[in-house]
Amino acid sequence: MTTRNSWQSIHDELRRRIVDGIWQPGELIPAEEQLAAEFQCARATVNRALRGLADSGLLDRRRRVGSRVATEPSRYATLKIDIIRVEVENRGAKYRHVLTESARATVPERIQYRMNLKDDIELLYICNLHMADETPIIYEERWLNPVVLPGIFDVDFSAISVNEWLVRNVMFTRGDISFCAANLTEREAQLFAAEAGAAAFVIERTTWQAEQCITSVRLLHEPGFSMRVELI
Amino acid sequence: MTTRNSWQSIHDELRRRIVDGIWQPGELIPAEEQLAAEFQCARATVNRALRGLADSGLLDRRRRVGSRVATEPSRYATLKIDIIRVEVENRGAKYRHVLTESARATVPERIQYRMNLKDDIELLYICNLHMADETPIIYEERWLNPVVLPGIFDVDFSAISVNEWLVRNVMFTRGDISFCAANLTEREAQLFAAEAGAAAFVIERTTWQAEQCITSVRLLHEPGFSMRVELI
DNA sequence: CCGATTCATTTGTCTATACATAATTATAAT
DNA sequence: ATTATAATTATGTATAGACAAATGAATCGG
Repeated sequence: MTTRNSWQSIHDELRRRIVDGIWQPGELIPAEEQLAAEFQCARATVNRALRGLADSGLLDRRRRVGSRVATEPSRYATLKIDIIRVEVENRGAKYRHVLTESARATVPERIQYRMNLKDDIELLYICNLHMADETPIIYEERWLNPVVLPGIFDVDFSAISVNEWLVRNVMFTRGDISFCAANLTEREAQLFAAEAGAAAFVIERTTWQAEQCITSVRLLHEPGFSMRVELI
Repeated sequence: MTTRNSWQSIHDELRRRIVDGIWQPGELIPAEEQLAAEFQCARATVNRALRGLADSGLLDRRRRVGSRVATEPSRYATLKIDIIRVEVENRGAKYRHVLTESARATVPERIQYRMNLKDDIELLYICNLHMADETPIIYEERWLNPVVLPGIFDVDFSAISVNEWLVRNVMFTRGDISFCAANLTEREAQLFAAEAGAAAFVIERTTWQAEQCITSVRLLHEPGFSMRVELI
């Protein structure tokens, strides 16, 4: 008898029973009370373990009903959004970025809609080319809202990357990411020394502070780039 | 004084203090005891709230030291991997899939490497075209390992989609996903009634049970497709 | 037979207390 | 001065007991 009645060990044991098929999908597992009796621990401890399993999508729990093994287990992939510099340095390459554009500009309609801007205010438009070991890997096109970012026009973004400055200076309350693919334009292709029309992986990210949009960015990755994520 | 001493409300209030900059990045916030006194609740309740904030990357917590506001808050995007049918039906469209290929075959070297297969065993190779309201949205190319999936050769995959069958019949212990972009081949373009060379969003997923690979799949999305995820 | 009401059951959460664990700080030993 | 040891302290977790909330099942009225 191990008698390690920790919520971790209970979590692992119950998880084992599910993945080994001892408890089939759709099946109702014993109630918290019963499990607490089996593992000789308090109900709260079992609750902690079951909550973990429910969080990872292995169980569906309902009051008065019980916990059943998920029939359609949702799988979640959690991707960590790092600063590009950190990402590059983590894989042992030398990071450098080049500021290719920096200007006040009125936004195109598509961006205005995405950022939910009412007036025709001027935003800061910034483009950067990010490089790993002098090879261009990401072309960044970004719109910044000076209303939420006072003093943004005075920052020297050739020294610090915009993303890094933002992460250190403002905290966003919500945001969304889109992933898609795009054919490189003639001009974009030149940046990567690639063929026009080549398929490139694109991330579009928009972040908000309360109801105000902070920034919207389009990250165009080098053709052939692949983003890998571990599944839980 | 609100006196709503639920872990949720405490979580939200503390989160507010962080995003509003009342507690600056790097700053040590009051200890659990003190917060419990402030909110007039048990320490366990504060602990629950703080744990949530730490999980979402807003706090760094260390024993004997305390909880400090994260200086480089990692942003995590959690994406839910649904069965394609569910995804389609959730956005109110009619789902249908067509089995375009189903054969025993030896794997190409690239796939053999990815699935970590030692011998030249025959796998089941299956291709499906998934449609929403009769419009092709995803072309699925899949390799299945009969060693881990006994009886796989006898399943009628025109009735049930492979993904759905898998999700209901085997549980995987780990997996990985890659996102990338690809130019459509002539043949692929025909499936989507698109131009050859158009950029398409691609998801490649490989799943494992212990050390054995269950399946590896390539999901080629229609040109123009965009996958949207809420940021935490 | 149908709808409204009550009851019972299971999970969700809170409390107070206790001890475990990690890690810094203070103290003692060499 | 340096190293080993002990004290301190904040978080991590376990427990028993209590009540809240959700909801399936039983009951009752018509």
